[in-house]
Amino acid sequence: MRLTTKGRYAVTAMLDLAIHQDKGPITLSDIATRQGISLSYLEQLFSRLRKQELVSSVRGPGGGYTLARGAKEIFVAEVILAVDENVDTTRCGGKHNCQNDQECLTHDLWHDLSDRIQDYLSNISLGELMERRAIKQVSERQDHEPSSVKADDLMASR
Amino acid sequence: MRLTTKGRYAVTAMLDLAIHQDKGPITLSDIATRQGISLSYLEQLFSRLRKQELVSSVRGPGGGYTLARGAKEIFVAEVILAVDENVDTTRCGGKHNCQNDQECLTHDLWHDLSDRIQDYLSNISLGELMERRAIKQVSERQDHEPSSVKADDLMASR
DNA sequence: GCTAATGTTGACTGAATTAGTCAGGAATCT
DNA sequence: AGATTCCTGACTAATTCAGTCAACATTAGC
Repeated sequence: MRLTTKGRYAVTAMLDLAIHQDKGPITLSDIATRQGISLSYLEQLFSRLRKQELVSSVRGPGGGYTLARGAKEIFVAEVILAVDENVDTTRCGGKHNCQNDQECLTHDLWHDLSDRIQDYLSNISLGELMERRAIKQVSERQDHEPSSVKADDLMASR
Repeated sequence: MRLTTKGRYAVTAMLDLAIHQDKGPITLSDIATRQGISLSYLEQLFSRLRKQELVSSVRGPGGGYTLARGAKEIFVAEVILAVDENVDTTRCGGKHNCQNDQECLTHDLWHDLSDRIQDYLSNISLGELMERRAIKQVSERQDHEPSSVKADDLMASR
């Protein structure tokens, strides 16, 4: 399980799709201009998203992409795994004959962690992310004053 | 917050260190041979881990690295952030003047998710990962029969 | 049927990152 | 002094990222 800019582009694009799909099929050019992602790069990403049956496409004028399922049935982990080709991360690959015990010890530990991250992301749906956004907007409206505390603060404090 | 092979190497190496540190300072060559990571690459990684004060070093013969704190006080997120230089992931950077609303909408959504992942990894310590390993080993010993169900199965089903 | 709009595919490319090499130097133990 | 180890920086090949470009397929509307 990797978490790269490529996966972020894919999740961002899927969220854009989830938000706007009530207006019928959404073209990639729309997403490209809204999200500042190049059209051709989106084409690459959506080619994979389509093969994993996360989106479905409609050709011709008025066409575009829609989510293949409801936003609440599409999970972040699926989107990321669809675009990140799964280079096998373990040095010992699938073979369990590195029985030297010490050899595979921490590989295994990392593996546990990787599974946990994947489990975590497998339980966050696009729909849930959208709802959180809605809640956040309401609470910000209630605050009324332009807060100087930005959402970025956590990330910046590295 | 990114999750790349680089971060995985760092976490793996730190886990190796946590497991073996009762034997005094551990050399990078030990970790290199045990984990199959090149020595020089480890040197790069540990240079950063040291600057972030996650490990401390002892020079000279018998020297090596030890954890700067207890294994339970070092969290996975710290290790990953130490080696991944924090390229700012947002296209609009820090500027909030893309007030076009639509523009920054999903950027913000992604940001929420990214924060949540970081929170999650900020609560998993090296010590906890080691404990889990111990628990797992005990339960496997109790099973006694060589199970054909491997830990990798979740990852493989992508 | 023609044309324009859109998806589909594949080949190609520059830039960045990853992963590693190499060489030298500094500290410390025996 | 000599061996061991950390420490640093310059360098490099391979891979991935992000994007370009071109050609083609499908469909809606005229």
